[in-house]
Amino acid sequence: MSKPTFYITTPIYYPSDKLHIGHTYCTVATDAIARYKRLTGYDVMFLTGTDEHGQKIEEKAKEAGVTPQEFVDRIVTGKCGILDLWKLMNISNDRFIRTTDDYHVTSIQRIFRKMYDNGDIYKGAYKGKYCTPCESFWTESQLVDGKCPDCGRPVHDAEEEAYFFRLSKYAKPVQELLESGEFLKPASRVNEMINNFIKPGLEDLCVSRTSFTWGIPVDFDPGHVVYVWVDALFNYATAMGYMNERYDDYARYWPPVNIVGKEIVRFHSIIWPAMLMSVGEPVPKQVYGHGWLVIDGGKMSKSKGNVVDPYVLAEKFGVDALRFFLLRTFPFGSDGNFSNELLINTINTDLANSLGNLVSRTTAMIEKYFGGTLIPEREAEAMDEELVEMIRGTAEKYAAQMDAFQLHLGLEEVFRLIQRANKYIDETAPWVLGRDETKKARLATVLYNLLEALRVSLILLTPFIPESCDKAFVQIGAEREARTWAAASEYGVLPADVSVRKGETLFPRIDTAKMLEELEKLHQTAKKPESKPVLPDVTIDEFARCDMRVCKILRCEAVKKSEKLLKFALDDGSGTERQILSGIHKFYEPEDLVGKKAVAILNLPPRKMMGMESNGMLLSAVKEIDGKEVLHLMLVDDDVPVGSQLC
RNA sequence: CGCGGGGUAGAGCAGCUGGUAGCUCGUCGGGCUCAUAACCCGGAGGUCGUUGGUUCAAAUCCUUCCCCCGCAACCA
Repeated sequence: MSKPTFYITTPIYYPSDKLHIGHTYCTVATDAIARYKRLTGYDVMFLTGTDEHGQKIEEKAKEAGVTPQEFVDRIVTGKCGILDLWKLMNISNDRFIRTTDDYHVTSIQRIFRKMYDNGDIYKGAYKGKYCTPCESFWTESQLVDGKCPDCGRPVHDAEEEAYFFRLSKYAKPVQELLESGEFLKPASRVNEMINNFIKPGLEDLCVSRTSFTWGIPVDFDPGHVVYVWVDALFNYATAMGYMNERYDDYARYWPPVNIVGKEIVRFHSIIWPAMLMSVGEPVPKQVYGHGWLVIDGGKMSKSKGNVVDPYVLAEKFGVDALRFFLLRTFPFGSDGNFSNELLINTINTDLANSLGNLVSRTTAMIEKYFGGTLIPEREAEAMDEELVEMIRGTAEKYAAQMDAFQLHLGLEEVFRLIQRANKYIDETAPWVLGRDETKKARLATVLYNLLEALRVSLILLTPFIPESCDKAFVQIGAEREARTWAAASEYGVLPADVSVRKGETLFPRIDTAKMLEELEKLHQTAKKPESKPVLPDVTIDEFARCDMRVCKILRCEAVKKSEKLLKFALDDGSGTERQILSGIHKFYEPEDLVGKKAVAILNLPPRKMMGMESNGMLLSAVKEIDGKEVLHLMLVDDDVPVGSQLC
């Protein structure tokens, strides 16, 4: 008899930088689901990987002075790279795909070809502006007031050939799919997609580029590379052997459940099913958009200097503790507010005080009163019933939550049982029974019930904290057959004369104040101020081309509906007022600047911002301090005459 | 009026297919001593952002306004 199959994926991550705790969260969650499915008897395929092509990687590699392949290799397979991180986090993926893998490249070319042949990809004109010297194509929105954003030189209308995917053709079936309610979860994301993207009308999607080369070439049209969403999305299929000979698991596992971050829900819920429809393959069973970990209510980002490094946390707290925290604390579908304090708190409350301590006190009593091995005599009482009931019933409730990917609620069920067991100790007061030789059978019953509660809890916790559960199983004397899914809803699985072995403390309690201090110290040292390298030389002539002059600020006001822009009216000495827009509202209030003298570069090409023209740029001194950008407008003394030129 | 999420005890959150509010931490008091200064019980503390409405009944549905956060735009 063959097992039912279950195919689950994480997004493939973009290796332009080291991964942070947010990526870890997503992967750990997917891992827990995969492990849960294996536990409950599925033949599971769990895929993760990396999306390695694209312009950004190309640029980053150039900056680092290496080839794009060398660049991604370092981040993916290098020390403390992505593979290392998943190994550290005990991720049980069955396969790892890199979009630079040969078989993937070949498959994508075939898929592209297939959609071309069936008419869903067509060669069209990518209308835009072309800058001949830069050999660059720009869209209308990228232009700097009609000029090339790179060099500022004029561009001309041009049409470049590019390939388009007939996304518009699939608007209706995709909408129906979304509205079916089963495809995209959580449901709240469905409206977002329909309102934002479907209703305004789906345009055909440009799926090739000629502006960079780090990608999969369109094999029948040299010069074009396949754009990321064809390349990346189909990884889920190519990794199973779709359109290639490398693997032969497609028929067995397709379609998948795609776990994705909310930022890429759009691509996975609209473009992805449309392309699958085009090639005539089944769409995913489900796309699940999880939330983000945020910090102090704000997004985690490099520029805020609040990126959390999973390596540090795993080292400080242990892999299982970190995994547990991530999945226990936050509802999977919505954003969660990460903090070290919350992390420590969760570990102490649930893992140390509730679970770890329960293992500890139970095994300690069995050793103390029975020398480690229970006697087989029993004496049940009515007060045992509630606990026994929970031992039998928790797995079912847990499964209901887990099947809906409500991991935190699944865990809640487990901890209800653990709490009940702790309370049961109070109610039965085994230490009192221990003093009475005639109560040995009763005492053995109480302790056995505790072991059974623990055994069931540990089975259910295995997907989350596998290593710790293995250790704990040994301590409570649960052999392999007592750890199965079937045994998770049964009472009385452990042998009547079970032996325990008290072991090391599973989850040591953490001293919150001390640990927070240590983490803060680590953070400080990691935040070494990096000074920017001096830019390459310019000639004096090039410098002289910049016409910078002292201007007096006549008027200044905030631009409506913009949080950053200020609109300045300046006297530049020419007699005509000059209008400049500057994004410095975060640092200055308009009334503080009126009457001051500032420096502006005047001969930048005019640029429109928020519908208004800016003729030049005010100069500021900018530096990153403690991860925050600090900006000072270049103000000059009042006795410097207006119109003075900088040289 | 660009799109979306959110405003619930001191903090962090759950509840939101309607029936006088729950959880973790903190705090106060009690119990216990098997255990990782843990465990168990109890108390204090909330007019569930604001306005109006639907209903026998609203944190939960509709409406007004205010505030916060993302995205988008923009930030040269």
